[in-house]
Amino acid sequence: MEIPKNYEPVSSEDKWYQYWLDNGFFRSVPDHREPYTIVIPPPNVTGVLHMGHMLNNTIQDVLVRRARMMGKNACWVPGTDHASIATEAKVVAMLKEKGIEKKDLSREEFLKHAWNWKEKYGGIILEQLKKLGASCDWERTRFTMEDDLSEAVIDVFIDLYNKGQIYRGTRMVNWDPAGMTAVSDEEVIHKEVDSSLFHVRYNIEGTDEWITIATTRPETILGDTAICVNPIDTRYLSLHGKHAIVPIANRKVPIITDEYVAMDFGTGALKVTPAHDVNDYQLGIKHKLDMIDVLTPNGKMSQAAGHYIGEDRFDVRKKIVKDLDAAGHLVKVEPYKSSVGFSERTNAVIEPRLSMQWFLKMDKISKPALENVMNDNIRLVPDKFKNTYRHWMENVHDWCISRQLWWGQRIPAWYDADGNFVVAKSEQHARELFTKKIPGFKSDSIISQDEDVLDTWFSSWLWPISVFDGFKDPENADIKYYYPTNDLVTAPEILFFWVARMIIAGYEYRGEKPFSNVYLTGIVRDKLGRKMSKSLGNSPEPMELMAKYGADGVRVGMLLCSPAGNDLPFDESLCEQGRNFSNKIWNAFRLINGWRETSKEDQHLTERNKAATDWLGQKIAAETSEINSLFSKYRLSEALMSIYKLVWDDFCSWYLELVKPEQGGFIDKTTCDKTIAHFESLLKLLHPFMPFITEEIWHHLEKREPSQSLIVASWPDSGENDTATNERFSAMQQLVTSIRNTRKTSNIPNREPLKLYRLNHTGSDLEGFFPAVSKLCNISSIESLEGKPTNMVPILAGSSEFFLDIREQINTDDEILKLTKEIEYLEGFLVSVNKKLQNERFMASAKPEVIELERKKKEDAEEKILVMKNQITNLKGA
RNA sequence: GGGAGCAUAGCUCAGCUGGUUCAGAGCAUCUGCCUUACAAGCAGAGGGUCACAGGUUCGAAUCCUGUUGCUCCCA
Repeated sequence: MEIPKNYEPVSSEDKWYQYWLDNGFFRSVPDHREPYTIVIPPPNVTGVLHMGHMLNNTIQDVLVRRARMMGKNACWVPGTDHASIATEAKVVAMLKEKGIEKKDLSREEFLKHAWNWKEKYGGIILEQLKKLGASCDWERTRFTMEDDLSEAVIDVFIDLYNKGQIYRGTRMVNWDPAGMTAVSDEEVIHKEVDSSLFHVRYNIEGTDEWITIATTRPETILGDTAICVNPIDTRYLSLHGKHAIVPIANRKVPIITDEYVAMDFGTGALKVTPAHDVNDYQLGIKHKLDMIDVLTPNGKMSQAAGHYIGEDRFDVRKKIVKDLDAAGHLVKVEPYKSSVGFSERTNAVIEPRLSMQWFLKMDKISKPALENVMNDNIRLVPDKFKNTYRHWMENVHDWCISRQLWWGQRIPAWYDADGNFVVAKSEQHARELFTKKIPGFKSDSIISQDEDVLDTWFSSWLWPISVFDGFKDPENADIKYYYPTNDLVTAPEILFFWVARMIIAGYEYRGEKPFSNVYLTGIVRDKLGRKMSKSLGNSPEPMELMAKYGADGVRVGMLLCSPAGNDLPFDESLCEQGRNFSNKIWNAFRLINGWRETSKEDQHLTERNKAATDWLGQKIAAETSEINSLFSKYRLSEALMSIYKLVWDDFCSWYLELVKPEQGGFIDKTTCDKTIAHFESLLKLLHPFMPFITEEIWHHLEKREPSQSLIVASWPDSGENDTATNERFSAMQQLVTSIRNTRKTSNIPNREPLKLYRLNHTGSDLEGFFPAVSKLCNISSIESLEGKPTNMVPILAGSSEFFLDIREQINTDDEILKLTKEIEYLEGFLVSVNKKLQNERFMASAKPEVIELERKKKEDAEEKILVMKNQITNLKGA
């Protein structure tokens, strides 16, 4: 069979993914083995794969595949999130394109559209993950809005309510007066807008004094309930404790003091309108001010405003300015640029608005979640996030869990006509509760369910439990076996939104952490450092990337530069590097593959090959142990780099070049077999990172049964570095490198054979490698010399002396210069070492090992200097 | 405004609790090579006052303080 010169990923990837699926290698059911579990951070059900997912899921797959190879029962649970805000916005936009307005639909009709949308687009992202190679147990796929998971959400809400942890309260939301809905912070677009800063003076009660405030929103004056100044502002000291009269409204409001007020902005006096500004709201709570809501939901002046009732807020702004002016309250008007929020969906100016919301108390329930992260019971990787986490958890705010949306779990609260409410799972149960709660409640009274749904995080915080049906059936085999899970891989931006809350839910409902380690990935950015996003259009299309470089290539590209917690400035060239690496592996395979046919049993194992295979064997074992240690610290990019260098440098550039037979020659069977065995170990180490190409080659190397597939092969044994073997090998490498360098600097082409000599009685430990050196450097003969020749280039390899005959008259001066430089360098080194050794305070305070090391350095340097000085004398004698 | 983090080669990053001349890796660059697995390759080379200024120490990229610049989170 003809094997192509370049690796072709496309066909092989689909083939092996299907093969793994067909053989159930991703499937996990509880058994006697140790479990290794990851729950996927559920992506938005109607989303498509972006680079953040690529990174995140590659990391998870690497961890899962390695765990599987280490003999654990690896279970990666996939699934999707209903993402209420994002999905609802998409559905609304889709309907709008069809000419349908959400407000013209009933809740049921709208949800029908939403489910249709979900059926159509939901799951695309999971199919895309398969292309990436994600080895999820697809039979376990869950969705946060499926029946069982929704039921868990409702039950948890009711439970927490009954425990007194959930309450109703007011909160300031971003209100879209056009869409008549609250929108999240993420859906508000802030723009710089030219506006005016109006300076308005208020009369001080009972005097003819005035206080002047500055505002961009004069229409909200009608809702003012205080004037606030900075307590140390000397201009207003005399007014502390007095009252001012709000113009037009003619209402008396207190003059209060707070450090919040910036003295250098405007006049240093702030009008406080708690119902219409977030900061004023905080002041209002702090100073127990009245809250007057002067706007209706559609942005017109309300009854409470008392004036201009029913008129639009922007018309009123113009009118009130005129009226203020006419009444002598307008001091001046300055042009001003202010940041105004616009609704992403309707482009209406967002109004901060007070509204009734549901909250979860966080003070008590979050305690175990803080403790168990601080004591490393749950490890954050990298641990610098512990600080951030602690800061947040110590200042945790109650969680607003209601959303003015339809797509999501509807809040199980029921209201009667008088605004009384009960929390119940069904209408029938609600009626029972009303009957108990309200004396004289009639069985035919009209009650209605809360219109709002729960925050999506209120369902995803249960994810590690609910995917194993831990609410429905708390004692089932799955939850007992898989929970707590091992690793969670997610982005730091949702450390609080999601991770902290899962930990809270874990302790609340299982009395146990949901996972042991949290690996926080970086954010994928473009070359300019901008976060990759759809709207910026700066993100490459993952599917195209994989088509171009292969899934393995892209995986490698992403991981090479993604230390935990640091941002990843993505560049396509990284994938190119990944693809090139694939090709390198592929060609190593082609080379080895060619040997098998022609290897000769009878040919005897050369000293060279034995030394090489021994060296490589211990090298792989030593690197495996290094890689294991890197994995334990979640340093995946470093682990990958170790394998990269092991394969490319050690295996391909050194080992294969060494054992590679001459053209037309044959390799001995022992070396051939050992090479294949070593190559297989490398494939195992590579597999978590590059699952497709490794499985492909694995099956090319030998006809194997499904059960012998690489995906379920066992992870290589680790071992210690064998110092003697390594030193011998690196002396050989030194010799080869020096010869290559000499050729380069003396301009001697590689095709021209050279003679190498060694000083008698040295270099005997390298004898086994002489054939190798001859081959790698095109050396025609290596002979012993009794004395030192004067017309050759001296080379030091380890402690052995060699001489390279480059035939032409060598330039003695150059050689002397080279040696002199080396000696200078070493003498400088020696000086610094001696300084330390002669320093009494160093000798007194440094650790014994350190001192011993310094002595060793001194000896080594002195020995080398001696050898080189001899060489110079020698050259000079020529 | 409050908090956190970062600053090392052209780029992306290692450098653990100060102690090899410690200043390193990969990529990129440059110079030779179409050497019979791979030009998606081979063999070499150059590149850094470890942001800046002080301090602690026998010894600082590493510890401390300040300055500057960037990023993130919360408000």
